[in-house]
Formats: sequence, structure tokens, C-alpha cells
Amino acid sequence: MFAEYHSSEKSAALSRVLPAAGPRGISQTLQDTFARHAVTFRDGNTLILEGDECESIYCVLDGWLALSKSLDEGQNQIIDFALPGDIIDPASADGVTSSVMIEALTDGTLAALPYRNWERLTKDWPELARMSHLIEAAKRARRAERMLRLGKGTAEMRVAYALLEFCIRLDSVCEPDIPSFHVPLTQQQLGDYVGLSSVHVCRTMRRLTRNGVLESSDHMDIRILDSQALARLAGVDSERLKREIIPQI
Amino acid sequence: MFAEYHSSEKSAALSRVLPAAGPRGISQTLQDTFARHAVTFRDGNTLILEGDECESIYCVLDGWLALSKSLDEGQNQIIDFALPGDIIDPASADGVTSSVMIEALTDGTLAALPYRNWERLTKDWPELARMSHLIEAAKRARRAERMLRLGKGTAEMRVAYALLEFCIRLDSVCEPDIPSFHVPLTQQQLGDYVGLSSVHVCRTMRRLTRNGVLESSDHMDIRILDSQALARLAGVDSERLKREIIPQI
DNA sequence: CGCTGAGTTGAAGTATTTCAAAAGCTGTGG
DNA sequence: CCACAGCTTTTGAAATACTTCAACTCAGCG
Repeated sequence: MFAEYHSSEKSAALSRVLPAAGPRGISQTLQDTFARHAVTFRDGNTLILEGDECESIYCVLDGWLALSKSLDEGQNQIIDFALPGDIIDPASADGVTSSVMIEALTDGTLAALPYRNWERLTKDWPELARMSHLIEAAKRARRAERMLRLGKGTAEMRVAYALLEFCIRLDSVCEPDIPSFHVPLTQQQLGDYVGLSSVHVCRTMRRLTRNGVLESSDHMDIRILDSQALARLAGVDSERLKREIIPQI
Repeated sequence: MFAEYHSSEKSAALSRVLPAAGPRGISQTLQDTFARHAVTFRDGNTLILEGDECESIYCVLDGWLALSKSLDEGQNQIIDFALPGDIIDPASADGVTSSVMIEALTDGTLAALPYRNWERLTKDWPELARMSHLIEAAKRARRAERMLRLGKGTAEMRVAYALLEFCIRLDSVCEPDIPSFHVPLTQQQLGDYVGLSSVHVCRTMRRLTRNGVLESSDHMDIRILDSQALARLAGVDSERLKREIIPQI
């Protein structure tokens, strides 16, 4: 499933994980370590199952991953998406069992750093440790926002929030004031993310479209026509949300 | 609101936070640092608001705290409870803004360690850093379990899971096979935790009672009569859940 | 003793799911 | 180039789970 990662984009990808790797820039050593542990994955690959033993921290260099859990009856809940620059520690409280399943939603690359190496790295590179803490805090804040809406929000609020979150995480700008971006998800998967059936995701997105809030074409090419309205429906202030869920360099 | 913490139970409380503080036991230095930063809180106190600036890590020594978020319309979602031994980092991705409100559900005590001190401590005490990572992993696993049920579970499953989680976290045993414990929550608050109205929490708990799964008396004194059934309804294996959400020393 | 807040119950209303069927799109092989 | 299979999206209708509203009980407490 994994393949060795040989490409000239190494340092480009790495600089996304480490935008703040210190005044000296990204050292050769750090780059090499990431490159040595880089692996590619393909759309649809399952990298790890819920309950599997895990022994590495994953740093996403390129592509989308989904972290999910399921009930016996086959119901699936996506806990979070990992995008380039994210750091995933799948371990639960025993330190070795993964609490989530990790699946690839696109082709991509990650650096799989065994705990021991990761410890060493963060010790040698305080900037990396600091960045890692901020990324962890961002993840917590994101998940808390989503949990709030999962528990108390309407379908419209959940979908609006999810789209706004994608918009912010992808930091998409195109024409002035018309953010647009692609999300590699089906409506079923979006439903698994926001706790709705695919049918209701469809109805909700259609309503948003009819009301001129957004356009969606070609399997989730999203254009936000009215960001104000979207933020209002999502129940957030976009600027504040950005501060809280995007690691501040 | 805060009061200085002067009591002879200092080291007893601390040993709950640091059950694995290393072969040498809990050093005097570490004890002193915690004691110096200890503060007491009273039932109903609000320690920090969503959006407040925060500059400390909180280590709960005694009592229950609730971490929650709200929507504009006044809807409240409890993201997690912090119990003795828990470590709370309220910061979001900017490193300074709290992503949650923290309220006291009982009287209690915590050590509020400014980030700078905390960094120093974890550097000097690798065992503390290691334990802190496990506690963080436990928190993630717990929240993921709950998010799964918030998105995909029925009311019965959510309530059953919450009660089982309390049971495991409180590690309560009394008569053989009849775990019993007290939860300092109203049904309204339990509803805010599992994403249900207080009315529906009531109906659901009554059903569990009628079916002989549990007994509840005197404002949430819970006795689990049929743990098997409770675990089945919650959709978990208790042993596995315990491994995944309780920091393994 | 009356007040207050929590728990309980019924009835009505609503949001969301499920089921089912059709339409659109994409890639494949004839 | 067409036919077809397989998947996603869309829509309608029926079923269901949960909320809301409102009334009542009960225990603790001044």
C-alpha cells in the first residue's frame, strides 16, 4: 500500500508542515528526516484501522485523510480531516492502540515518524515542538466547534459550518470575495462528518444553493457567493474562527 | 473567586495527577510547584469564558469541572468534564484565546500553572511530560467516542455511553458487580453533554431504570445493575474502552 | 407552609431518517 | 459511438426520533 516517496517537491511539502521552522529556515537534517520517512498513499487506501497498533506520528505533506470511527451497525462518523500540514497522533490512552481509522480521500504523501524519532526531533527542534502544540490546539478547537453543532445545531448550521471550516482551512481566494475550492468528498462522506444522512445533506445544500449562498458543481467544487450569510448560518464570526482553528505562525 | 489553597492533602491530591511520577516518587520540588499554584474553586464558579485570554495549564486536583461552548441562541454544549488528575489546556490555535468556557460543578482545587512554568516542569520532569501526553491521548479518545455517538447514536446509546464513561473514569466498585457512583449533574447538564433535551434524558433514563439496567436516586446517585446490558446499549466493550480512555500508567 | 428547582409525564409539533425511484455522470467494453 | 454498469445526486412520501410546551409531583429549605 505504501510506496517510497521520491520527488523533487520534498522541501515544498515540508515547508507547509513547518511554516515557522525558525529563523534559520528548515535545516537539512530536519528535511532529511522527513524525507527518509515519507510514504505515498492512494485515494481509498486505509492506512490504519480502529484498534490497530500504531507506533508513529503522521505528518501530512500532501492530500486529504479522514479520521473516522464506526458503530457495530456499520454507521460511520468522520472525526476529523487531516490536510497538508496536519500532524496526526492516532494513539489512545494506552499509548499504542489507534482510536480511529485513517483513510485516504485523495492520493498524497505523509511522513510517518516513529514515536522515538518524533521525540528526538521535537527535542532537537523547539520550533517544531511549538508548532506541533499549536496544531494540536487548532485540532481541539475545531473539534469542539463541531461537537457543539453536532449536539445543538440544525442541519443547516452543521453543513454551513463544515463548508466554512473547509473554506478557512484551504484559505481559498479567487475572484475578490468569491472564495471557491474543491472538497474531495461525496455528500455521504460530508454527512458522516456532520452527523446527517446523505439525503439530508443534499436537501440542505440545495436549499443553500437556491438561497444564493453558494454554488456547487462537479462533485463538490464549491463557490461561496455570500460568505456573510454562510457565517451567519454557521453561527460564527469568520475572522475569529480563523484565529481559533488555524495555527497562528 | 479563587482562594489560596492551604491544606494537608496537597501531596495526596498531587499523587492523583502524577500516579507515575517516576521511581523516585514525587519530588519535593514538583510538589512545591503544584502547591504554590494551587487554587480552590466553588460549585458554580466560572473559571474562564469562551474567548477569554488564558495563560495557564490547569491540573485538576479535586472536584469536577465542565468545559463547554454555546451558540448565540443560548444553547449550551458540554465538550468534556475534567476530573481529578485531568490536565486542561484551554488555548485554541492562536495560543492565547480559550476555546471553551470552564465552570465548576463542585467545590474543588486545581493547580494553575502558567505556560512558562509548565514548559519548565515538563522539561525537568520527563515522567510528567509522558503522563501529560497519555492524559491528552485519553481526552482525544474519549471525545472521539462521544462524537461518534453524537453523530450516529440514538438517545439511548448516548446516555448509556455517558454513564459508562463516568463509571469507568470514577473507577467505582462497591458490592461485587454493582458499580455505583455519584455524578454532580442535573439531567439538563447531562443533556448538554450528550446533545439531548433534559426531557428526553429523563425519558431515556426512566426506560433504562424500568428495564432493570440501572437505578438512580437522590440526584444522580447511579447504581449499574446490569453492566453487560449497559455496555451493549452503549455499543462498547468496557475493558477495551477502559484501555482507550484511561491513561495507562 | 409556601417557595423553588429538579424530575416526570402526556400531547402536539418538528427535524431528520428511511425507503424508493428516477436522473445525471463516468468509465468500460463491444 | 453506443449500451451498460456503477455510483452520486436529487426528489417525494412515509416513518421515526426527538423537542417543545405545559402541567404536575416531589424534595429540600427558608
